[in-house]
Amino acid sequence: MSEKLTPMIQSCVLHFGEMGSRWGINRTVGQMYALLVLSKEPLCADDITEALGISRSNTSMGLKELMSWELVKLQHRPGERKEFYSAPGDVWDIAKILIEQRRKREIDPTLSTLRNLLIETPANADEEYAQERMREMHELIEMITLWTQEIQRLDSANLGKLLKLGSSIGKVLDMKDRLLGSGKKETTK
Amino acid sequence: MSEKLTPMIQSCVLHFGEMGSRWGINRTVGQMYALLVLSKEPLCADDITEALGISRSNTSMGLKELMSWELVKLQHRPGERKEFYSAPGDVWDIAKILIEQRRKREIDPTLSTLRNLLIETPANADEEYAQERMREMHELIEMITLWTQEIQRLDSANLGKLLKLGSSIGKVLDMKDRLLGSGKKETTK
DNA sequence: CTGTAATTTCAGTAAATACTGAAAATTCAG
DNA sequence: CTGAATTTTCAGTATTTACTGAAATTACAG
Repeated sequence: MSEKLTPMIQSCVLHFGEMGSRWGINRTVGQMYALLVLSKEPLCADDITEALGISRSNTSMGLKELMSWELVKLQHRPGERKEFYSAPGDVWDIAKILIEQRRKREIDPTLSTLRNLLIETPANADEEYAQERMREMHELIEMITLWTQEIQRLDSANLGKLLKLGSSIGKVLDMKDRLLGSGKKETTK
Repeated sequence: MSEKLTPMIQSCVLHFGEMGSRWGINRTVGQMYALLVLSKEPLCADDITEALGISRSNTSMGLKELMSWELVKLQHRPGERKEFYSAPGDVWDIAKILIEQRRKREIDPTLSTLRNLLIETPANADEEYAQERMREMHELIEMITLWTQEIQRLDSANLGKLLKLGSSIGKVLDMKDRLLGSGKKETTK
């Protein structure tokens, strides 16, 4: 991290690099992305290389990674060979891409693995128990995925509306419960 | 991974080790946890050591890690020195712990970092733009955190009820919209 | 208490991951 | 087309992360 970044932007870039690394994303790639998100104008590979003080080839690999996640868009300027990169202008769009990509890469394969194990016939009591846990996992993950997909349908504007409702989700769930659900006890603690 | 695991359980353990490593959790620790979750009876460190074919000290460190995440409970048997470990019996409880821990460890510090950067006075147009993006990030993360906290209040039984509703969350949100929201357009796409 | 069974610690090492520089490949302005 | 600008690749290296074995510590049955 050598050149040109103001302390404010540098702090943010460093923090998200750190966060990335805790969530299984290469630290430098995390920094690159933070930089792109915080930058109004698209950046070229050299901009990033210089801003983060890394090698040009590292930048190239990181950008490739970000492209494979579809987190970054490529742009050309007329009459210039150089390529410029930019992040979506809306953070909710970014979140949606992240969720979607992780679903494709990790969640779906996990569900598939679990399903394959669940169709096997348990060889003994241990496997029977294990399968029961796997069934619960599968169910939970599938449910969370469904929820997530519903929520992802929201656009940024409507998300904002929900935001303003603050923590009234509990009420919404209660409402749903009363209108659709069976007559069980409480829905929110 | 040497001894005693049936192919079915081994597949699952390996898969979750892999998943762990993609989400920033040590592969071996992931395997250890899968093993504990799939096991009806509590396991002692030697059981894990043997099942995964790792060193006793590695097991000790992994267990320490799992304890620090509060994902695992320690038990003693009367008249025995040995310590036994078990995972919560309900996968939703596990998910809640994971969410809560990641919030404490990563989300809260991120929100705090963002807030600190947001109270600074931007030094130029670039910083002004960057701050705007940070504001959006903060808002989004905070909102997701709030939602998550609400949903976490659900107990397993009520979660199950929601599950049965399947993907009708869209309807629920629409309902909320009609009942609480302003008269804007659509809520779900 | 004491001895031993068990756990933890940690320095050293192994393995995995990330990064670099140089060379090859690509792209497009001229 | 051509060649200079730019990007990509990749073998080698550096860094980080994970793991081990041996020694130290702890805990408790007797």
